[in-house]
This record gives sequence, structure tokens and C-alpha cells, in this order.
Amino acid sequence: MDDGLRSTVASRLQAVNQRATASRQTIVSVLGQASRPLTIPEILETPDGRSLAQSSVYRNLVVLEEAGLVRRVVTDDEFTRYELAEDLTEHHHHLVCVRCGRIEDVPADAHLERSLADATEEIARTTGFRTQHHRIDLVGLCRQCA
Amino acid sequence: MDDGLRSTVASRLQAVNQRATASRQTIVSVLGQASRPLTIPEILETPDGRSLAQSSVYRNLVVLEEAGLVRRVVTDDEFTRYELAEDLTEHHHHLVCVRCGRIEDVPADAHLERSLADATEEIARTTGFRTQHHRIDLVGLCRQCA
DNA sequence: CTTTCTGCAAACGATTTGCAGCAGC
DNA sequence: GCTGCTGCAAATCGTTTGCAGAAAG
Repeated sequence: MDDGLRSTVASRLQAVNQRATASRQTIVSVLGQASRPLTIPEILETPDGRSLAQSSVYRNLVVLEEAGLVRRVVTDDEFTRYELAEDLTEHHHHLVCVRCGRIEDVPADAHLERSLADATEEIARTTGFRTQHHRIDLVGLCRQCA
Repeated sequence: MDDGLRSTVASRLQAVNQRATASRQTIVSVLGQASRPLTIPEILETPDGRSLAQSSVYRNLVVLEEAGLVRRVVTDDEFTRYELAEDLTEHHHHLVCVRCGRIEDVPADAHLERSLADATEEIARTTGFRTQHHRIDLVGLCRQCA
């Protein structure tokens, strides 16, 4: 994990009165190296993750989410996943394979984002809903499964 | 439930070798009257749903999904939700309130759909991913919670 | 009639939590 | 040193499943 990220982790944890422990740095580092959201079992199977206790990972992901370092991602399958917060990566959407369950990140398309912003504004006008952020998932078959 | 829907339920169930029982018709009817995806507890609390056993609802929703009558919707909260299959309603997206957890349907916007179709095509070209359908959620505050 | 459903209660499994000892600051 | 974190094991709770009787066709 680079020093910029490491100090971001430290400062955002301090901002919510939480300690910057080794376990928490490790979890962020593991997520930072992935190009897709990871399940808790996947985090634990990672070389860096071997030293972590399962219950601590569950607890720390909650803390890291409160600190704005990590985001929870729910999918159709049995496990909850986590990825780095978007301001630490780049805005992206997810490709979800219906066959193998794998999820991959895909960078957001500028034109699509524009259309979505327009639609969001229209929805605010007609329904009063105040959109904070959005999720777009494309569901289908990945290259390997197609 | 109108007769058109009732017969659709019967024929799609038969198509997958399943019986068109009263419980299954009831579940579809309950979902058809909602303007948002419902949790299993919500289905059971509905007047029509009072007569259903919880385990049968779980089992029947699986069958109804296989029959293409119903779609499973996952959210951030603790319950899985279900809604009518899209070809029985109209294409829509979801407004998810971060405060109260409520989810509302919102009709899809034509311009947004177009942009998404374009982006999908581009993704197929670059990654080989074959998109079958998509999910768009707007996450924020509903009118009541804002 | 035969096969599939249903309801009940018990089993499952991802996630959460209590507690005693260890580590951040 | 005090307070909060960690690991272990036990508890929780949405969901699944086994089984015996009821309903679909």
C-alpha cells in the first residue's frame, strides 16, 4: 500500500475516533489491490489476510465503512462484498456474471453519467427524492462463461 | 388480480412443470399490487398473505422465479425482496432511501436507457461481457426523510 | 390414485456478539 | 496505564430443509 493511502486510512480513522491498527491497514491494502469487490472469505484467503481473525474482519469492515474508507456491496449471492470507497479509486460500475457469480469493475462512461445526472434531476423534481449516489450493475455473461 | 395475469401465472408454472396452486396465485397477486419490491415479512403481513406459511412463501418464490414470474431484488438491508418480473410490469429502476430503507419504483427514462445501451455495447466490444439486463439504483433521501 | 404442495419444527450458515487478554497512543 | 482492539467460541436470525398429511390433476 502506498504512503498516501496509508496516511488517508490513519486520518479518516482518527476522524471517527478509531485506532489505525495493523489489521485495518491490512484490510484496506487487500481491497486496494483488487479490481473488484471482495467477499470476507476472499479477504481471508489473501496472503496478507491470512493473519486476520474472521470476526475482526467483520468488525473492522463496519468501522472502515463508517470512516468512509470502504463501501459495502451487496450481490445476488450469499456473501456480502466490500471495495475501497469511490473517492479512493475511480467511479466505476459492476459487471456481474450470472453463470460464475464473478464481479468485475468497469470504469464509468462520461456520456452515461451525464444522462443519469439528467434523469436524477428530473426525478428530484417530480418525486422529491434527493439522490446522493447511484449504482449501475450490468448483469450477463463474462467472457469466460459466454 | 386480473384474469390476464392469472392465466399467465398458470401457463408459466405449467411450462416448468409446477402446479398453479392458490398460494402461488396469492403471492403473485400481492406483489402485483405493490409499487415496490416486498420483503417476505411484508408479503406475510399483507391481508392476502395472512393465510400463507412462511416456509411455503420462501419455497414458492424460488419456483415463481424459475417460472419467470417474479424477480429477486437484493438490497443493503437484512431482507431479500421480490417484485413481479419486468415483462409483467414496465421497465423501472429503484429509489433507495438511506434513512428509512424504503424502496420505490421509478419508471425508466428513455434517454438514459439509450445511453446505457450504448455503454453496454462499448463494454461488450472491449471486455467481451454479454449484458443480459441491468440494474440502476438511485441511493439518497426520500421526500419524507429529506 | 399418484405426485407435488403445504405447514410445522428443526437445521443451516453468514454474520454478530460476550468476554478475557493484548496493543495503540 | 487506560481504553479500545483482537481472537475465540457461542449466540443470532434470515433462510432452507425433512417429514407427514392435504390438495392438484
